[in-house]
Amino acid sequence: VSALADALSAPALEVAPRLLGAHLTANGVTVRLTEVEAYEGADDPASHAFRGRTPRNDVMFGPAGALYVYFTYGMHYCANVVCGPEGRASAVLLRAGEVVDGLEEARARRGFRPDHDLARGPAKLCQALGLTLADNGAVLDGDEVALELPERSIAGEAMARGPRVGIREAADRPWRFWVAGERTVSVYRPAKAPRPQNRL
DNA sequence: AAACAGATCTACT
DNA sequence: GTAGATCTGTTTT
Repeated sequence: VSALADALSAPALEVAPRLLGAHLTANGVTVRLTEVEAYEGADDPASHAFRGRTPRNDVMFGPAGALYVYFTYGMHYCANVVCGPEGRASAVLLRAGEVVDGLEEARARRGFRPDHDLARGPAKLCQALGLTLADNGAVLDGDEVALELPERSIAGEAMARGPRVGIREAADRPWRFWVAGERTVSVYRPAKAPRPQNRL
């Protein structure tokens, strides 16, 4: 299969930092990824796949190299790159990016905000790229959505790392990666109040 | 058929 | 920096 699918066949925790600097193209807009988060499957209480396979998270259980898009808060979409290895439902959430092509299109979709805010946040990124549930399961082969890995990985001082945003479970795992000093990186938000005790 | 829950965003101070 | 809207898709009975 393709070199891309091969590179994505590793666990999400390994793939995530390598996606920094990658270019994602969809619907006439290209972003350079500046912030991502790794979600492992059964081992990760914060993952949608933690409680097993359902119609919603089905794509995560499939082969690496597909797009997992989910819907949340009644109005937002967020996109992940499905990783491997086979049989493991791991994925990388695309949290933010810098629009490097299709600026006009992105501005129009986002309502003419400052450019660094066009794709600052997972739902904003999807909106800028025009991604919706219709793109769930799309393969990143270039037909509708294309992913191009960077020639050189972001590494060393250029890469920062910390806890993931907005989750209540496993909030201590430093599985969020971003390009240091980037204005397009979304602001950190701690999770909401802990879950109430289970009822009887 | 009903209840749930939300990997967020915008607005506002 | 913080509050709260928001309302559909998803899951469970």
